Amino acid sequence: MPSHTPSRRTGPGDTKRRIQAVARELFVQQGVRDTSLRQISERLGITKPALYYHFASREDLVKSIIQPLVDDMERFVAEREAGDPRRLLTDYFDLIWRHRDVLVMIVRELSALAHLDLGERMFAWRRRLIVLLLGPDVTQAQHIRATVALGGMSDCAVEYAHLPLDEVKPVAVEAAADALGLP
Amino acid sequence: MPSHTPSRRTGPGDTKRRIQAVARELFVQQGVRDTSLRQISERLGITKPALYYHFASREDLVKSIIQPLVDDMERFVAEREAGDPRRLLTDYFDLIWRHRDVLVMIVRELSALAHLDLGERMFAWRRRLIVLLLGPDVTQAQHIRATVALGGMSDCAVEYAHLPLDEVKPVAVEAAADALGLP
DNA sequence: GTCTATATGATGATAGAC
DNA sequence: GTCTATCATCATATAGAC
Repeated sequence: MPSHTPSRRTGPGDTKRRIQAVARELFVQQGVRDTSLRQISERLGITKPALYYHFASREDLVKSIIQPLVDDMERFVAEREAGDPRRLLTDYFDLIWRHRDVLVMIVRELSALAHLDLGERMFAWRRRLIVLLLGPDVTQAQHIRATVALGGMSDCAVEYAHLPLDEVKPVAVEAAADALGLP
Repeated sequence: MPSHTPSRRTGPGDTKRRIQAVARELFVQQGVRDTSLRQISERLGITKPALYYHFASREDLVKSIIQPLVDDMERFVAEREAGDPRRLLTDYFDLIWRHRDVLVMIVRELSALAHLDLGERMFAWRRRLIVLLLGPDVTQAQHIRATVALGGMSDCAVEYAHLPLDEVKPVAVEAAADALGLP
């Protein structure tokens, strides 16, 4: 079997990803704080110290699970330019939908992840989104309306995570647009 | 000083309330999970075992902090009858605003409170609210719109907790009504 | 009602052999 | 890369004196 064959289940250098997969599943299911390294290692059939070969600390493992969402979000708010608000809401919904499992994990456990400054970062992302949606000079009322819109969409991505995207996104985006007061 | 005088700062039988006050503050500030009984007792100037005279367990203390919100919510969804949706949204906003500090605490730490079944209970409350808002036969689209409305209002009570109620409530309720598609 | 002292049990992490 | 063995730390909770 040639070396580029991807058909084998696991291969050399793959343990790191297997650890991350198991960790993500447990973190999402039962919370970051309630998942111990013992539990993760047991499910993988290895011992606890073995984890430390792949990750410097438990912290490090947690961060590596969250990083993709953070990167995607940072890129989104950095590269976007002001434009059609409905389009922005749609693309933003796609983004949170893509990461909805990790999003649930983060939202349900903000205090356990406080050291990662996630609360403040999410705040900053939202402020930036509001500027992209409504321009730099927003009234307080517009800000509140935008909070209903964006917060409501997040709730949908979480609450209807099991439904098909096509059934949720259009309605959620329209509701958000109405909350925003878009024509 | 007559015995009915309420002017003394603390009195006999008052320790239980003082414990709850300190606990609530610490729970809200730094999370339930990150607050130890040691920390609570130290701030009160008593020892850890003393707490166990007033509460059977740590669990018991946590529950006693959350109970007022739970009771208020249960009563709200139980006693209400279907009626003017805008009025319902307004009264509901008052309710979550009244308990916004504990609400933040709960939402940021749902997984740490998983054993209290709060996730499922909040779900049930929301389902009941949606029936009160839109009647028993709601389409999926209406359900999604209602989720944006109610979830968005909750976000506002949390995010603008420091502002005066009068500046937040009218706008948040109007945005929610628009998300719902109310005329 | 509050104290001292202690039981008990997790957890994250490290040392060093293979 | 993974193991065995172990450490230090911190938590909730209890026993029993005052």
